[in-house]
Amino acid sequence: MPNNQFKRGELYSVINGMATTAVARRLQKNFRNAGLEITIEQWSVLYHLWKEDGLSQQELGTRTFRDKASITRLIDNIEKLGLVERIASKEDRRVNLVYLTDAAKPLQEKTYELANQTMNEALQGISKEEIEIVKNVFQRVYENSK
Amino acid sequence: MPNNQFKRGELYSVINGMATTAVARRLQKNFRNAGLEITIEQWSVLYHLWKEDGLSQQELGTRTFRDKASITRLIDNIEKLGLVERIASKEDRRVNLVYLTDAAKPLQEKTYELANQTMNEALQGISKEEIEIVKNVFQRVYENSK
DNA sequence: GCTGCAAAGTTAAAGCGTAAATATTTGGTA
DNA sequence: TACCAAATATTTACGCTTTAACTTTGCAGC
Repeated sequence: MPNNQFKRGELYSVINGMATTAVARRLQKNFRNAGLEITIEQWSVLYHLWKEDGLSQQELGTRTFRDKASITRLIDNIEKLGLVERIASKEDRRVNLVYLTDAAKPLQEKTYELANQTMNEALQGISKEEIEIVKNVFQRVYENSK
Repeated sequence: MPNNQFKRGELYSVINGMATTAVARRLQKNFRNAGLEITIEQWSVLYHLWKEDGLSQQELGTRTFRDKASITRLIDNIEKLGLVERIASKEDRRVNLVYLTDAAKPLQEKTYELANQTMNEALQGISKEEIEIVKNVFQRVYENSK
């Protein structure tokens, strides 16, 4: 096995992302246990809208690393829940701007709290230095692979 | 924001696992460009069968971090491709043992090669020490969250 | 004003993940 | 032997992702 920086046995878990999968599952479970009927994918869209409301679907796709078709479906479902609404842009009629409704407001604090709690549990015993290294490596892997 | 080991702005990309997602997408693309008509999920099952043939579906689920229902359908699809077959266990009639067919053999070397190449590209410029730290952190996050 | 191309969004099909319900088989226990 | 709980696998329903094809709209160049 010449010229490899890693052993084959390590391949799978890296690609699978089992750790991030486990965290995501845990967060989903915590949402459900708290009576929140949203998926973490839907939450990731709301998360960006809470930071900046009225983004286009295209922009939401960029910020959440998603395909535009995937965003279409996600917005469909979030709209059915009554948490956002599409409003056609007046500048460019191809564009839908996505706005939070009043019904979405109460979710913000609660979901932030659950997400923080979930991440604190996940990162228990891990130092700030280690987290910095992981973030840095992730960023470079992403750049190498995108 | 008391008692948090991370800032909220960092939350999303960690949970989303954008780096591992990008690697997986890249590997899928490399498979397709090489004319391989299998998904990376199917490949992850084959990967474990190449290491040890004749595993039960239950065991495959454990090794690939998958739900048993998910395994059922994955095996369905891989079986349709003619790459594996289910054979009922003689010891325990509840159990299906999954065996590779001759058609799966040619895939092994080619997919290993593509996976190695993809990972080498993804990990370009990242040191062995950093990889060790990331693996170690992943393991602990997984233990904390499972 | 056309023409042609690019961008934003939608739709359909296929694959995967998860949860809940179900069937079958097994093994232990009264 | 009869019963009951656990284990293995399947099925169904719902949600997400990706690909490809398509529609509508905007724009640049002639």
